[in-house]
Amino acid sequence: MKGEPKPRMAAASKPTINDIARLAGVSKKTVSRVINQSGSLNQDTREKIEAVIRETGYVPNPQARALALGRNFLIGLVHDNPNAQMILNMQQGILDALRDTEFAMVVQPVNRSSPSLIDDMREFIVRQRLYGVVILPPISENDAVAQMCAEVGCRYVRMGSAVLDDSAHMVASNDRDAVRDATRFLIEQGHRNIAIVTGPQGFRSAAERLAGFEDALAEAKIKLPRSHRAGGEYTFESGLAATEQLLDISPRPTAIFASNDEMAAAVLYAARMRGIMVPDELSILGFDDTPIAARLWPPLTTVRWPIVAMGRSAAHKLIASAVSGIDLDNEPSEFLSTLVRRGSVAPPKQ
Amino acid sequence: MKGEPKPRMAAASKPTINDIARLAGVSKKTVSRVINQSGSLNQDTREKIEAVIRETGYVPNPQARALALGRNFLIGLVHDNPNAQMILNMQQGILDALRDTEFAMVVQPVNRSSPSLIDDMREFIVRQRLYGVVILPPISENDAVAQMCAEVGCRYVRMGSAVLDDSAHMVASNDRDAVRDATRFLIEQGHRNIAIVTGPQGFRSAAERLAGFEDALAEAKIKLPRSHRAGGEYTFESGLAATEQLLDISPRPTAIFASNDEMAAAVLYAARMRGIMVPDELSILGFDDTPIAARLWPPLTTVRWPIVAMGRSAAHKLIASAVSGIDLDNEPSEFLSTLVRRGSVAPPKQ
DNA sequence: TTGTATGCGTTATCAA
DNA sequence: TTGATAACGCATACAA
Repeated sequence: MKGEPKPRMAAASKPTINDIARLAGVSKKTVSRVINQSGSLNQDTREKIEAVIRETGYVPNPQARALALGRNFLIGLVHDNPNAQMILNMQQGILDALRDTEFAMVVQPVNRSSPSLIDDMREFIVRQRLYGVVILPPISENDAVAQMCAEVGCRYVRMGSAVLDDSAHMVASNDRDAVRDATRFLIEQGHRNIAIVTGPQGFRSAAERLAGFEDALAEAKIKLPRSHRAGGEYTFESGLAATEQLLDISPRPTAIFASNDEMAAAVLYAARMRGIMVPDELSILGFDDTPIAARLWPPLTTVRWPIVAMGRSAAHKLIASAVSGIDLDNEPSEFLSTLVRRGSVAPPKQ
Repeated sequence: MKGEPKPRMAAASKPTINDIARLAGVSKKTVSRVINQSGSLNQDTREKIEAVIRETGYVPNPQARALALGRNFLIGLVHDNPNAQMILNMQQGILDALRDTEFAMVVQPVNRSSPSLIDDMREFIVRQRLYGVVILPPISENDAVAQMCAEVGCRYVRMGSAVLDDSAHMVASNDRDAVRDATRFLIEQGHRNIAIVTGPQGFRSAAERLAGFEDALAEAKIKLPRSHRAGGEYTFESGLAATEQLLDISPRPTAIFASNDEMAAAVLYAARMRGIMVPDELSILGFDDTPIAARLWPPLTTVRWPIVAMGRSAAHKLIASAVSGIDLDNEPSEFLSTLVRRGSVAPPKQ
């Protein structure tokens, strides 16, 4: 019954583990061992097999492994809506980490306000048998999501603007510190009448950025009247509306911190519509350093966070157990943001 | 510490086809038939099985199907670099089409100038056993890529700025017509001294947009001196450099068409640096209608192409054979772009 | 150190 | 119209 499998090695069809075993004159299991670098095996046989693998260009079939292991070599990226550039940078970071591994990245947008959010995510994870998942804010701020991941046995890393989980499950920027520093810069430039366009309710990042802003003002003993806080939703349109309120204040603020660049662009736009000179009559500070920041006139002073590096680190945390060469101890959980000084901030001119 | 953590399956480990078969009192194959809506089977047994499936919340394991079918239910998105918003909109369109199907989307960036581009893509497709792949420009313009897909038996749809393939394998915008119309608008406004910042060599879209520009000028018997064509690379920086050349021309052009918004933003930026008023002294026309276009001051008049719809259509073409409810005859291959008139174009003021 | 037999969840081939 | 049974490619107890 030793019916030799027909050498139907059409150039198109990839070789299987059986082909390798046959060519190397060993059993499948032995080949499996060198693939998984597991178990102890003779140096000669290993080299022999490795040679055959190189020659044939054999690559293990991920689907078969997935079936056998009950787990896929897929990393999921779950996001809601945040800005396009952030998601794409995140993708780039993740893919950086996945390069030259057998992992691939699947992207899944979800609706954070849907009552079935948790179920949708579970469905996605379980169905695709994800190896791990990277969760972007604001969904990452939801502890129930993290718990669900743990329950279904899926690795996860949350990305956020503050440390919400232990180091193995978190990559965080420190928005509060970053905004504090940036606001200090505003104050150093001589501004005392400073307003803020906040981010949406329920976004941790919005709260962190507001807190950092308040920190700096409190340090300098500058009061923050209720009128100087206008609520935005991280969108251009909401930034426009918020700015209208702020520019009606008398005396008009000499500087506005917008909690993200999208809204900072709106502040600039609104100022232009009113003929207000930037930065002479109004300084503007943003957050994110999206591409738009450098393309506006004047270019935007803003806070840059290392999102690509964070994405890379997140993926590393997820796949470390399956890929050699990743030193988890060197994989940070906290990332520092930096102030990028451009033209939109200057001392106030009275 | 590289021990494989055991997949601690959630308490409610998902039912398999065997469970369904047992509960319904039929064979696996019969269950398989209702899942795949294939073959002819008794109405009663079908309903019986469907009821069991509903009750148990059974979902077929995609990995097992992938193994058995030799093909995964994954749609790949292959892109090089184009702008972030375009890729993300494309993703959105594809995911729209994939919603409520068993398909997922995996994203793969590649390097178009790598000598191993074809091999890299083949590796990706074959390894993941992709069901189909959406290829973005400029890679999509490479016929060898399409041929490789056909060779490995992977469905593909190319996205591009002109029809390069048959309707089943192509979603195309019509950049030439769109730019011709947009340039006509410039001419109608009274401009005769018009310059262009072109896109990179070898990009079909760049050639198409230039051709449309030339069409309109020729119609109006306006000459296009060599000096009025500055070469860009679709990047902000290249746009800056190109604009410097153009603004040195005497008499200075009263209008500039930039082959994408990124470079149009650069034209505006360069004009501001020189204190040139837009649109009074210089009209600017862009292409893409990326978010930045509406956020600049003045907001950019530009050409919008329906990229989300194109992504949706591309995915539909790929999965039509596996998903019911897609009418391929209604799935267009050519998409019309429209001119979005905003503030950056006005009649020239002498 | 290596091999055998079996399972993973599904589809495909035949026969009933 | 249905059902045994054999793939699909790999991993893992358990032997040898």
